[in-house]
Amino acid sequence: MGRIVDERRHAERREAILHEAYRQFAVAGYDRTSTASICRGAGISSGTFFHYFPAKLDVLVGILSAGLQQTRQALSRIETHSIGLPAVLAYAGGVQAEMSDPHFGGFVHAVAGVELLPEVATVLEDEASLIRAFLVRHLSDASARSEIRGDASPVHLAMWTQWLLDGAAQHATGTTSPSAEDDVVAAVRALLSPP
Amino acid sequence: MGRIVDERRHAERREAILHEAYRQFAVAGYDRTSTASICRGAGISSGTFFHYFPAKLDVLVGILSAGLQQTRQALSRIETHSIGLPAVLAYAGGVQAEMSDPHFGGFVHAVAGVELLPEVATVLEDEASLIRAFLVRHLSDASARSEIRGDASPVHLAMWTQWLLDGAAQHATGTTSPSAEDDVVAAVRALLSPP
DNA sequence: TTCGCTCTAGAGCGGCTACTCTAGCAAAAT
DNA sequence: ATTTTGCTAGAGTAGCCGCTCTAGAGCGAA
Repeated sequence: MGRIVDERRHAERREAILHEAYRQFAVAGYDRTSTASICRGAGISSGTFFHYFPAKLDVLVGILSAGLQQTRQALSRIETHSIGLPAVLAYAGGVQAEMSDPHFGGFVHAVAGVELLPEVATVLEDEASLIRAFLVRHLSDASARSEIRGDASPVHLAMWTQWLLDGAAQHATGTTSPSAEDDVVAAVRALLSPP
Repeated sequence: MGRIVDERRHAERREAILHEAYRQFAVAGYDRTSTASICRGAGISSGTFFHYFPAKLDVLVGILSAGLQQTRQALSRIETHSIGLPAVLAYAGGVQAEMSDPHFGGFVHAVAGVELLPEVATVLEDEASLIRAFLVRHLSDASARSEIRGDASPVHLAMWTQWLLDGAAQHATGTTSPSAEDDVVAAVRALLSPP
């Protein structure tokens, strides 16, 4: 009996669907993107689409889960060579780098529109709390060694940093102007720098 | 000939539809809210709904236009008694106050999901540039009198402030904890305070 | 009253959507 | 060679959606 025919091909197809869906969600939003349109863009039939994903929502969840895993890796990679303020700024730099993707801003908006669906909310909360823990950990460290302002608690500063980064992500346009390359990092530094 | 039968009643009905739509958009998002559901919630028929608004999208635009006008009034009211940093912080306080509305955060998400529809984008850009101009004006003033940090241009600081406020708005939950009352103001103050 | 108009209700409709079903093909296992 | 199974295509379907249409009630003007 023919079990898993070609694992490589399977993974590639799956990823192709995810990628095309990402693009279209970013351009038109989740609800306004039809499964038929994703199929057209990916050059497959609806039969194939629903063979790889049981429902449209699972495609979005798949994209977000991949993003979560990527974030996890990025944070642990940062922690192998940085702690305290440099670690926080390194993460901010990573967000800034993501923003140069021309579809990033659109996708952020698309996700915001369906953030209250439980399956979406779960993944996003996981990612948010992961980042939050990272920030609190390193801001506490930074505070202890007086790298940052001491007139606000690390928990507050972590929250404010997340606000700033989320707001910046929402405004991402994908235009990589040379001076804007470190705007986000500069903003975070300004927010955290001691008075 | 019977022209406008009852202007009061007309305005009240219209506002009732807007209010119910605002509530439902905040809870379920724009695309996932049906006109039938709005009608049910407002206690009217679809005939009435489409008598007051030519299309569903016009309800959203109506809500956003009302918000734009409200923002305009708020900003000019602030400018009658404040300039410079106090004016900026007064605006931040206004945003913080808005966030106590239990539906505010949900509505922000709902709008983000359809921000790329041209009619929506127009209103939002109008509001964003209005706020931007206000911030640049008063941050320039504040910078001149050394109320704020001088290591970043007023234009940059205005952008960062908008990022911060937008990010905060996105995280609004409607819970009015006493200590969170001035968190947004504190964050803006931290961002702008001289190093 | 009798027009003329606004406002309201609600049945109805065309169109689109997510998803299903069936049939066939390719290839691995027997 | 035959069977089994993964994979793919694409027609088909039930249901929902935004919106229209019609009929009439309410009200002001002549």
